Amino acid sequence: MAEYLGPTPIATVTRLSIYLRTLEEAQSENIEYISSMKIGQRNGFTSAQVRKDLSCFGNFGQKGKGYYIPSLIKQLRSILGLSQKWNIAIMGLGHLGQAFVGYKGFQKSGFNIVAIFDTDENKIGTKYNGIPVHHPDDLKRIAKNKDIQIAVITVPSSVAKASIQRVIDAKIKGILNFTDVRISLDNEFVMKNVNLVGELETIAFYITRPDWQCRGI
Amino acid sequence: MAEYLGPTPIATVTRLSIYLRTLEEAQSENIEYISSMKIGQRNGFTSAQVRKDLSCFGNFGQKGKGYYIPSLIKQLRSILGLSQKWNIAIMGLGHLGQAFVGYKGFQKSGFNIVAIFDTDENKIGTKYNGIPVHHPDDLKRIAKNKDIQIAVITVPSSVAKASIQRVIDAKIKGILNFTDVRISLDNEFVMKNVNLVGELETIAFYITRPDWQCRGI
DNA sequence: ACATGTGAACAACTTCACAGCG
DNA sequence: CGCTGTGAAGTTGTTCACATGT
Repeated sequence: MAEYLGPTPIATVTRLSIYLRTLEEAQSENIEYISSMKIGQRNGFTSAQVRKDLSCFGNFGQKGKGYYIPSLIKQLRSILGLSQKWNIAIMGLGHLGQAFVGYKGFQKSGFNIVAIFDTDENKIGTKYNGIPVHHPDDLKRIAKNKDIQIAVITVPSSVAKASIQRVIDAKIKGILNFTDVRISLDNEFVMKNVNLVGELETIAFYITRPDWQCRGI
Repeated sequence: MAEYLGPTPIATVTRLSIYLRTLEEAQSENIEYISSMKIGQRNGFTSAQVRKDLSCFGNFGQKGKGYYIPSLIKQLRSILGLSQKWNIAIMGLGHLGQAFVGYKGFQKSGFNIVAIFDTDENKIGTKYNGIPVHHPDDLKRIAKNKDIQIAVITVPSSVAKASIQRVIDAKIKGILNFTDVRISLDNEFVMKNVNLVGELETIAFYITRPDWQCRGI
């Protein structure tokens, strides 16, 4: 029943990721079946929420038993697009870019960093962690060559707009943006913004106001 | 009119951060007044959204003119809790921890990294970027000494639970968690989870399904 | 005329509650 | 009986539209 059932809330997709991680954890504990209740409990969601989310994509459960973990993992990986490999470019080899390149957690989910772009003449032509560093001018060519589908923007804010524009020109469809520059894009592109200062500010807000109800954080 | 007006949606708080950045940008362009429409346009929100968000905290605008930027910046900084300094601990000096310590963007908003905790014997007792590295066993003492209010969890997932527990024991109220471990806490604590793999998975989902409506990303 | 602030209308998301099935 | 899948109900969040004030 994996037909189109209307737009999926972004929140659902985010939770799907979380469920997948929970299932992998449960699997490593040699559990075979898991109920929506258990999945919810491990993450602080209601069981109905879990069932509704999963039901957007099919009937994966067995009544009276729960979800068969190996099969649901396979399904979720397929839904999230993880049955294929993803080639990623890092724009900007500052500290954050370096953290990305060094982080081992991506490969497990099929995300491979295949190219780094930076304007620093001393870095261009060298490799960082085995990944070649290029000048941003070469993005278009290399993106095509290496079939890059996602770009991670970790350049300084001052040059972020230009960097994002290059990514768009290179027809890279997915963008994970760590700068505080925000632009609206054509529908064919998918951009997610992660704002680290903003995260801290949100925390600061809720700490300074313990009286304030803190909903859905 | 900064009384309690019911729970503030987390989304509103997140947008407040964004507005603040927009205002600072506008200020650097020597603009004096800005309308809700302009603030919205720069970020892809409706003008009504901007007004509603701001109206949760007071009547800051002038009818017919818009918002006086210097004053609104001051108000937003106060609302977000940025009139005070925040002392931050980094738990885990891996790549991501190093990226945090090296990132200059925090100080501007009053966030100061004052201590690093790591179990690596070679790092303990040294300084990284001028910040001392301690053993996690010392967290409680140092948190009290240095008045640490927020901890950033950048340890490997395998030790994340223990690391978060130490933070809680040290009565550090704000937690920014970059691991994929999720736990529910007492109300007095504020935890935000940032899952980098999850962000990429969400992007992968929407790229693989261009037919799918992509709402609110 | 212009732009805010806000009740009312609308849309989206979550939870409830139960039918249905193993 | 237990647990899924799902319409219906309830809740939360967003947009509309206009009264109000400059």
